[in-house]
Amino acid sequence: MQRALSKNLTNNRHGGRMSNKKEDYKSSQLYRIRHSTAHVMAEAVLEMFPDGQVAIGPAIDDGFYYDFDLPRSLTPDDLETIENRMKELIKAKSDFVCEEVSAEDAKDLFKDQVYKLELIEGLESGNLDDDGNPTDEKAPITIYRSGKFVDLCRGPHVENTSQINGQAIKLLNVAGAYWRGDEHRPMLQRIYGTAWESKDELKDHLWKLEEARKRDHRKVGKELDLFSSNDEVGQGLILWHPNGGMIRHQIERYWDDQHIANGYDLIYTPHMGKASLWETSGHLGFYKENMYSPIQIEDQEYYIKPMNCPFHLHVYKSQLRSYRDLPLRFAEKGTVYRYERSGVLHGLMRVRGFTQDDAHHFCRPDQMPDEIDFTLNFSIDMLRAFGFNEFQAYLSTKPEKSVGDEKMWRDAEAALEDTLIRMGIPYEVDAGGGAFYGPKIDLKIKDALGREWQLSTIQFDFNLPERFDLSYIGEDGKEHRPYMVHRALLGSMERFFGVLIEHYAGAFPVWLSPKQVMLIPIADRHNSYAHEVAAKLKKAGLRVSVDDSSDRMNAKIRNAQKQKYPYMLVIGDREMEEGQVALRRRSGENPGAMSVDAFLALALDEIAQKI
RNA sequence: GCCGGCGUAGCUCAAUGGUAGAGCAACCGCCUUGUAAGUGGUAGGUUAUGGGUUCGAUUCCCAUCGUCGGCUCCA
Repeated sequence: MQRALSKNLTNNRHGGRMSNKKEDYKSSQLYRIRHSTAHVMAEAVLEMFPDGQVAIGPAIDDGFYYDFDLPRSLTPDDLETIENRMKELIKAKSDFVCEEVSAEDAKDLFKDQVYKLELIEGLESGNLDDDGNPTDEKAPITIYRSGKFVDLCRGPHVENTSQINGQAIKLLNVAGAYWRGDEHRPMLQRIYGTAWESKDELKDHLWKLEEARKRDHRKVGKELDLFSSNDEVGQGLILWHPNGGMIRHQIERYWDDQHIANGYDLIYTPHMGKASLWETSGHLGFYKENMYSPIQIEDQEYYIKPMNCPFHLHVYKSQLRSYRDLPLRFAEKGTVYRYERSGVLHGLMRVRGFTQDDAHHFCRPDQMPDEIDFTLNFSIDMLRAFGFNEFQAYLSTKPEKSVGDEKMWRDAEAALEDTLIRMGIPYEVDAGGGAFYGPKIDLKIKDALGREWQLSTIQFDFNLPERFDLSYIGEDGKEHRPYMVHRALLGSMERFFGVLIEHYAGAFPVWLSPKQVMLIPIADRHNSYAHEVAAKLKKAGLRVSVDDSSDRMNAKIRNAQKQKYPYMLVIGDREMEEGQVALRRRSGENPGAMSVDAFLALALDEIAQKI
């Protein structure tokens, strides 16, 4: 089995349960439409700026873009003008005509287009394709003509612009993008657009964008008072407010319980360590650009930690380990700090200080397949508990430059793939995409809007056990090197929180809700009974508030709804007389009056079920 | 870091060379309410920060900080 799998990996043959959505998409009509729309856009842009330089313009997920070098910056008004012109060009019903040309002819045709000339040279020398990506095959040079526009392009395209629905395209935004993604090369202007087969699909897509905007964790985070960042504190450093803090506490409590129940030991390690530690680990060699400047303490340099691993390795090394002790699993919610360039910071999703839900497993080679199985299962179980049920895995294999012997890599890759197949998780192989120290699986979840987020990562490490000279005493009484797996399940508390916020649009399941119950007395005379009920519910462990303001009931309900309280309990004369509460749910559902005990039982049950 | 946009009251936004305004929130009243906004009043601003142009700058220019859309990178 393992040999077969290894062969699979070597040949990069994507069979079995491996997904090939990308290939399907690339051969679809929609892909052609988008790619062709990009050409139409380029034609419209060149009409506006006859001296403009065009770079590349591929179809991407949900749309397309095209990069231009233009004499001035584009404005939103320009986008509207361009879009309108595109619609006219589409109506002209131009054919897309493909021609194969010699390199000389191509160079002559694009003699004023410096980026195209560079691409042609890449094609000519046979190591770059027409998007400038490395390739092994020397592809023929093809051009596509449509209207007055000619582009160096491999295609495929629609046959005629009439196959593009002018009612189903929209230009979205302009952004800067480096030529070939290289920051040392010119900055171009990229126009993003979207294109669909029908007007309705466009509408759906725009609705989805709008919905994503509405549930943006930065917006919801402000509305629900979950977190903030602050000028004076610094970029990319998150302040967790009481509401966010309560959610994090619930997440961490569950996380701790699950880890303890599943054979982990919880450990705690410091926020910094001496320079020599990071030299031993190699971080000062290959990770220094992400680390902050050292702190001088009594003639010694210390670094704030960007990772937890070196500390965990020292916990392992703190005593002699027997093969009987393994596997060992050390877990820590470890807070790390990494330098990120200011332009990449983004809400909770990309920050400079964050807490990884980290762990390191140490095991014997023979335990490795089981250990991977366990880890992936545990990871999926954990994510399911938070309401994520769709997963996509990415398996990254041995890159050219790597440490560790061939057999270790083969075994590890096979174990990873084997587990993915056994668990029926769709996956893609990123051949050669692993870190130099070991292969890995990255798990992405799909959220309520179908967007993918990378959370879990399970990585082999053949490097650190070597560098720290880890060993255990085997059955044979000799020293052996353990395998080490580094894993994070939620990824980081910050990013996971951001994903959770967007997944639930702030309407967290009851067990996570920072506020669970709002009591709504209708008039002042109901206030004291409301406080009595609140005290009882609090005693049972619920997170309860009473709105005893002078607002009317309608306003109280509105406020509680906006704050996403899962339960609102209205209390008036009838309830007070009967010792009841009238339940209204966040969903708008209105089960009505019930005894306090009945409500309590209902709430505790839903909390236990994590719904 | 780079390209482009933005930064006005706690929040959402007006005002555009002539010394800043609304709604919500807050606070003080009145109302005592039955499933998403009852009502009157009060207070709240060195218009991100620092420089420049100008008789005069929130408005124009420069720099810094922050932020947004991307590039690159990643938990």
